[in-house]
Amino acid sequence: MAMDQFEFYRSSEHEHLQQLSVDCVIFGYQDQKLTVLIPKLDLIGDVWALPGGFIRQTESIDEAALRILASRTGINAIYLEQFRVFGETERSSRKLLDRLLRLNPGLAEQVALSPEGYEWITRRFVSIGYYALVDMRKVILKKQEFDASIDWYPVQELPELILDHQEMVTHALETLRLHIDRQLVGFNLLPEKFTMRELRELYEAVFDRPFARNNFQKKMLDLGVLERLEKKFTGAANRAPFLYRFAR
Amino acid sequence: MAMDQFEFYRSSEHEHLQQLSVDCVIFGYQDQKLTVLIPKLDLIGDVWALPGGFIRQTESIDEAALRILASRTGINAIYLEQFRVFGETERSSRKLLDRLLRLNPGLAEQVALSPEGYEWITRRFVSIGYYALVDMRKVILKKQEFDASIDWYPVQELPELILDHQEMVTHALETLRLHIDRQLVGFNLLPEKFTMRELRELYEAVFDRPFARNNFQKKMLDLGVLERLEKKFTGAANRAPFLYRFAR
DNA sequence: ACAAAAGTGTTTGTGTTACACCCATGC
DNA sequence: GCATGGGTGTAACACAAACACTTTTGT
Repeated sequence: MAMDQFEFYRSSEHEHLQQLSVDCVIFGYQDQKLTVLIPKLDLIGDVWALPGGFIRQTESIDEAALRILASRTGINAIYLEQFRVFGETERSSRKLLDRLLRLNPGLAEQVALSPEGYEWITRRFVSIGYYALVDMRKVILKKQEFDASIDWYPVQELPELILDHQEMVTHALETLRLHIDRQLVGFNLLPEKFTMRELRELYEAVFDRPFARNNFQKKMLDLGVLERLEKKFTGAANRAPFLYRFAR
Repeated sequence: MAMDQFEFYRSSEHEHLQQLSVDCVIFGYQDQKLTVLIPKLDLIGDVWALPGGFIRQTESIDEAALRILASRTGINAIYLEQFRVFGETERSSRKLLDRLLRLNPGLAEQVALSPEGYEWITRRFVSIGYYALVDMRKVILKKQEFDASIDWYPVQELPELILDHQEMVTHALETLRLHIDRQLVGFNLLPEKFTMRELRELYEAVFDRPFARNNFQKKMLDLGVLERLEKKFTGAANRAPFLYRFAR
């Protein structure tokens, strides 16, 4: 988020809402692990921050979140939902920016940071938290202008995030756990066709606990939203599992 | 909310966050009905709006919501929780204000509305929705400067609200229904001591459906948070019910 | 004694958990 | 045949709904 503010400052000051931002917790799933997409800033100081940005005067907050998501992942149609607003008075990037300016001489010139820009950027910000579920295989990661890298991190092994971003991830995960059963939203994390085992392992990753194989299958099938397809022959020395798809 | 914006404009422009507001759905309970506190503006045009306001630079969003709540009800310690952000691009009071200025000649002078103030006030606003649960008996209703009245309306019989405030009430009620069981938050709507019947009737009002008397009692007592007190003798020709209190 | 409403117990059904068993597959 | 993992069935249990009955209170 912090560096996106630079980007913003260079655009028209009134193109966006002021002191209001959007931060996205983008969940992926791979190798039986729930992951979060986190860019690292191209600066000395090891700064990791959730993908975030500002809200244009001409777009709704949902559209802003979608745009931010698409700008990093190339994906547009996706499961995306707000989960909480973070509005403590101390939510400001002033300390962070001061540290970065100290560690990175020439940074102010590099980003054309004027005194007004400094004031603008270091004000208190209220941030709307969104979380998204994406199929990692469909994502084309795009570094933004100030990104050194952008990578998936297991949700239990995140780097040290700025401000209250760690708290945002925790809240997003809580909300995901509450909502995943309601509409079976988890399928957004999986490829179109998947086995029951893959679905179960996803749940185990999300809830960080095991589920009984047979009971899980019964529960999922009883929901009546899964469509059984052909079998998947992997060449392994065991019975071939069915593939499933979510029925609309 | 609309007239609070006037109030704001007359104060320092930078005392509050811009284009960001808080709107409160304040629930009460009386005569077996769930009610919502709604002020009516002292203007020609029949304008009802949820109690709302702005966020001072020096207070958190939660504190802002508490302040707004206290300013109308005199209550400070209360159950209060954000439930959703409303951020469509059309969220602006321009049409509403234009209509009010047409219907109320002299209004602009009355509120000292300058052209800059008009611009400021009719911009798009993002609003954070909070809902509160209060014991109506402890509330001392306070009209604000531009209130013609402030009253409790049954949630099913609300007057026509401005902008998307009706949608806010609907969302708040949904969230209340989801949360009332989690922590038994409903007790905020009742007096300190209450009978099982009163608790049940509250639930029936919130969910707009009947609950079986015996099963409801069993479920509530099994939660282990109710403390049974003395009996309540009403003088009615029937067995006296126990009074209960929520145990910390 | 009676009506009204509170309190409590019993049965039924449903869903969850735990355990067991059979089936398909490739070596 | 056998190891491996998938599919299904059943008993035990907990929870919720439906039904029934008893107790208290004032007239």
